[in-house]
Amino acid sequence: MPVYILDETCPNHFKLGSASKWWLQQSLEKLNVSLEEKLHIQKGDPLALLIDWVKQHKITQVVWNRCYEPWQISRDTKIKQVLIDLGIEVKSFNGHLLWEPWQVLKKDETPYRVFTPYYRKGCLSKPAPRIPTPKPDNLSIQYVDEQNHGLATLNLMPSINWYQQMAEQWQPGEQGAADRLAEFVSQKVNQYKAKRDFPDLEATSGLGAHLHFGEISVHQVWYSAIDACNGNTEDPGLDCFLSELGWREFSHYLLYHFPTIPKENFSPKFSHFPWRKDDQALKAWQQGNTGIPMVDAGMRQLWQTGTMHNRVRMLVGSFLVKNLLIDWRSGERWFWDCLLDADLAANSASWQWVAGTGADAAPYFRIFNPVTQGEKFDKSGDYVRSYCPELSDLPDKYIHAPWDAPQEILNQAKVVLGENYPKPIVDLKASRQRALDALQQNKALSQSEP
DNA sequence: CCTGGAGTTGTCCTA
DNA sequence: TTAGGACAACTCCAG
Repeated sequence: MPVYILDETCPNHFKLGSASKWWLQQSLEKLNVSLEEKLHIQKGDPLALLIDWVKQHKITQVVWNRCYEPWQISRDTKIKQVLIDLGIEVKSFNGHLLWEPWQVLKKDETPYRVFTPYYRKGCLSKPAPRIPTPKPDNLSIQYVDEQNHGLATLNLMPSINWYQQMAEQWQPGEQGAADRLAEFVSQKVNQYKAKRDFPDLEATSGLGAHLHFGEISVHQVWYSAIDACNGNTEDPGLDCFLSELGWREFSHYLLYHFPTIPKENFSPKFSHFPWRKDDQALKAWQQGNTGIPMVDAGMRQLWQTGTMHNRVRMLVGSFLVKNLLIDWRSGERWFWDCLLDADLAANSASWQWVAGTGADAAPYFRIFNPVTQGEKFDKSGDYVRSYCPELSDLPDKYIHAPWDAPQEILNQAKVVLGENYPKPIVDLKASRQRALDALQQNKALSQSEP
């Protein structure tokens, strides 16, 4: 009797974002079909619902794959205990991570805080991850009609159809995940290291959301990639891709061992950092109207497609936190709502990384210059042009810094700064200096504290 | 127990 | 034009 429960006891902060809801709707539709339309879907309190079902249907065994978010761990621990007390056999499995977070520790038994030793020494020296097992030949699925309140009762779909472009680009569900993996390992993994940083290429796996929703396991991804390279883990593309899976793992590891990272700075030095409150600037950033083409292209890609290329995520994050001096948590919340692959562990750890507040984080002086980044990683301007069409007639030379273009060039390209494309909301050089000063000051202050 | 090298993702200035 | 160094501070671990 397969069940899906949308947990209504979930604390508000961790409830699904809008984009995630759309994905989940599609995903559950597909899962239901593959289970002969016998998936029981309900919302409510998982503990109460499970007790109900167990009693009504004389169920003797309950099984699930483990969830690793702190609030889920305490919930599931309690459910497990209550069910055991009722005489039920309960089994939980690892379907989500290559290595259990509690099994990877330093010699002194404390958790790693730096990625490379965590991954190379902590993970890779452990026994290899388990090999995926195929679907059982015979599944006998029980279906109890009156219990199935159905997908519609979850109210996942938004009232406005803003997801059209997402629907064209993504295929949620197990088949979509398998297709994407097959395409990636057969055509892209070898070139991954060379091409993954260019946002106008589709050189990344795009598996984030599929992994997050459990439509494919990280074990399948790990071994398919290795198999596609004939087991040659020296292959630079493969090595680079596996280490990215390592970063996914590290995020979950950090969240497990440091459960406050979704809300609090990992590094206490930042606890009194003077973040600026600037709703106008935050809104301009969210809507892709900062006047900085790479930033705007990224933020518009996020809004329109539910995703953003990794290179651009770093750069828009750096811009919000450093050039605008806005608290990383504002960025984290926006990504949480907009990203189809929104994941508490990855989102928290990555925002703290880019802000410099996190584990093994970017040093404070590393401030991305979105113009330089554009010239390096979007040389042709194709990426900017696809999301900022009002700039498309600008020559490559000025596509990343239209404010530097001579008036004549702007006229020819029909770009009127301040009218059909914004003037930059901050001066890049001055705001960079302001960030360096603020961070310098914070360092001095936090050192003088007891 | 101590020490020294290395550590995802950058930028700017100077020689 | 381009390469190298400065920009911190801390974690991890091999020797």
